[in-house]
Amino acid sequence: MDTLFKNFIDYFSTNQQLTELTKAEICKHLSILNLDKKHVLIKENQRHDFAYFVIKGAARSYYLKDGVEINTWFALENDMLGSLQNFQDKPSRETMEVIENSTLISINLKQIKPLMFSNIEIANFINAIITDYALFLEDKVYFSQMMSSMDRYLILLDKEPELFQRIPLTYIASYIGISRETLSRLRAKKTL
Amino acid sequence: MDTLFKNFIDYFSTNQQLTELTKAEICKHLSILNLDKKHVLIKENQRHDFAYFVIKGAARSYYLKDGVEINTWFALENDMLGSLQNFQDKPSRETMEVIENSTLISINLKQIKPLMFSNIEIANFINAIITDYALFLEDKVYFSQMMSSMDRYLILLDKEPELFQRIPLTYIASYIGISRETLSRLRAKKTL
DNA sequence: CGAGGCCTTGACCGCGGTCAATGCCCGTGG
DNA sequence: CCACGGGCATTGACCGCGGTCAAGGCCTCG
Repeated sequence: MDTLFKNFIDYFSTNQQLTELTKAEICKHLSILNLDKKHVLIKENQRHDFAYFVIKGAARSYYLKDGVEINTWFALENDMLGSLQNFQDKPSRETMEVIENSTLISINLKQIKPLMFSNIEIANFINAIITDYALFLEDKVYFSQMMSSMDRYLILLDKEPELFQRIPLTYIASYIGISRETLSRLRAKKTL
Repeated sequence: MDTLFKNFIDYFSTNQQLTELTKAEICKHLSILNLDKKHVLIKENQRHDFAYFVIKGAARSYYLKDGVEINTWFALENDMLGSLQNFQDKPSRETMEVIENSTLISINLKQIKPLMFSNIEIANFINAIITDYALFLEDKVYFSQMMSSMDRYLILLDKEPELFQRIPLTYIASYIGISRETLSRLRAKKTL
């Protein structure tokens, strides 16, 4: 098995031991992609059969609000990127694109999904990914209501300092839920 | 099998056929509760082994922000109520309480969860519930960023008119993400 | 009849959005 | 090697949405 695939599989199988047979089965539906910055992976309002896992590089997910990009997620190394809507065979609400030259694993959802109903390990593997996502969304909702914009900035800075090295502040601002200008002012105020 | 249990099971098994054996297995970990208004089901910051499904009545989930209740979910008939954090064996961030005299199914998470790894139908049954929840959260995030407060009010009014008959506006306001007073003003403006 | 719960309305004000100008860094081409 | 342009961040001026505080109205229930 490709050692890169192994990383991905291990990452979402901390709650169960996968047999070699199952791992091999999953690998059949994975492949490696090398993509340049600005390559678009998933387009808004389109059905799409793949999700991705970042080996090296970075990607983002965003949608348009009145012509302005609102970023909803930045995937760095060992992060998943994909649309649950796509997994449900519905069109993605978001556009996803690579923002650094990157190496990704692509996961063929169309092929893997039916295996949930015949292979219990795969069912729980997928379940782990979805549960992870639900917990991420719960946090997102909670923090966006509970915290002031300054708090959200400071928490992100604390938990994901790498983002600030690699992602333009313009993108990060909309991720936190504020305008570019407001983020700039928060940063100025903080260092007083 | 109790016909009330059947409703619950059917509700989350539209994507697969469950054998009678599995249904019976699930039922072993369900029970019926009749509770009065104001009964607290789950307390903030506590571990808890149960999730709930509303047969008849209503319940809500909320947390405190600076001493003010922020409502995050209203469960009416055929809705789930519970904490994914609890399912992960962590303390719930939210308090959940019954707000009408209600009949609920309680689901013993501690007992059902391990079955995911031995019974594939149960794995997919639970997966359906979690996926449902993730999609709900996705919508919540999307609408809270994408829509103005007026839009959020109108959409909720359109999609869940029953809430407005059964839930105090004070609760609904924080669910939409605005103060009681602002909701009041939106309603006044709308009927001009 | 009085008290408490809930909703509404008014006055005030601060956070953060928009628009516009400026600064800074860096890559490209003359 | 320098000049120009584009991408990104910052700063200032302005203002509107929605939060807070406070008062008042209207049910319902004991």
